[in-house]
Amino acid sequence: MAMEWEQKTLISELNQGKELAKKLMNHLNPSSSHETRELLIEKILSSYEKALSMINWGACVEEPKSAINNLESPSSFAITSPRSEGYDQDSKHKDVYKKRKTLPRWTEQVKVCSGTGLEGPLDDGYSWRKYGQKDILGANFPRGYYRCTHRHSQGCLATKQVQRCDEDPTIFEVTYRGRHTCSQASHLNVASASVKENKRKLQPQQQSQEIVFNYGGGLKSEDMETREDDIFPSFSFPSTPIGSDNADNNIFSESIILENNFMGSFSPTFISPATSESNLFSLSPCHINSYGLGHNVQTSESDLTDIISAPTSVTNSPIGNLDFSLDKVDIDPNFPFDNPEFFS
DNA sequence: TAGATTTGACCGGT
DNA sequence: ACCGGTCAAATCTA
Repeated sequence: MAMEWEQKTLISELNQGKELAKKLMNHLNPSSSHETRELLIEKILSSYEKALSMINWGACVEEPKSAINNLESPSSFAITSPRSEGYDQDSKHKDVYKKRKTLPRWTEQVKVCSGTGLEGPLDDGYSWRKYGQKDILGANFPRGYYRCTHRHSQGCLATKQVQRCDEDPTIFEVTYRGRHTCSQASHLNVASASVKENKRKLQPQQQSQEIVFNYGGGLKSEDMETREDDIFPSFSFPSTPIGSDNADNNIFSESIILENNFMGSFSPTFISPATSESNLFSLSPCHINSYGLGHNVQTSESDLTDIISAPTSVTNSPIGNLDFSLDKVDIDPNFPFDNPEFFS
């Protein structure tokens, strides 16, 4: 069975990460070279990235099931704001829109540093199709509505709303709803294609983008109850950095990787206990290292316990933040990786 | 010409 | 009635 194979691979990756971490520990003495340590860190990250991406794909596949489960459980059927999202004319539509109601929602703020001529949020690596725009009461700028390009071909229900901030027009607040269930095999291609696309539209030197990610902060209280279904957006780790073959695009491409890391690679398993006051953090792609991870992660305190400090866990990597001993943690081959509850 | 965007109409919740 | 979200016909674009 494919699932079993994935579990084995996953466990193998995690164990490999563990072994590499042990090695790294042995190299923490001054006599070891910095290069060796960096290499080990790189390998560890790679291992965890692979494992996480596997988990994410699994979670992605699980989504429809868990959404249905939510429907079956009245108590957990406290929805995100119940809006009209379709017609009740036939049951097929009903199901679709009921499901959509249970979709997770999170907000991200994207800051365009010096983007003159930037007329919208930059690509997050997925292909979106705009289906509407609305003037919102009290907002100076209209809100754009996007859905996954593969909605009809693959039934992907992921949508996003893009709202330019009143106070700072260089900041776009992007509210994502639903994870991608489509297999954007062209995900990377799309990303690089969109980079090219933007490059055509924009002046390359102006492609600077700061991402302020707000996972959960944008969730309204009623959304919190759907968090149990709030796994992660689908994501596949690129084996090589996007656009690495194109020096011109490095900054921009890395910002995409960065964002993807946010969107897809964190797991509550590795959530840093660090909490944040604003539950916001910002990164500038200008400070992304060769792993596509930010260095200048800013986190602050918060008393919201279930706010996820995603980038902390990713960017600081589990290595620095592991609050448990690797030696004590053994991965149980019987661990129910296929149980969505674990990831809630 | 196919796919994306625009935009006014429409729908359901409040 | 108002508002946010979505639909879908018209239009644009590569």
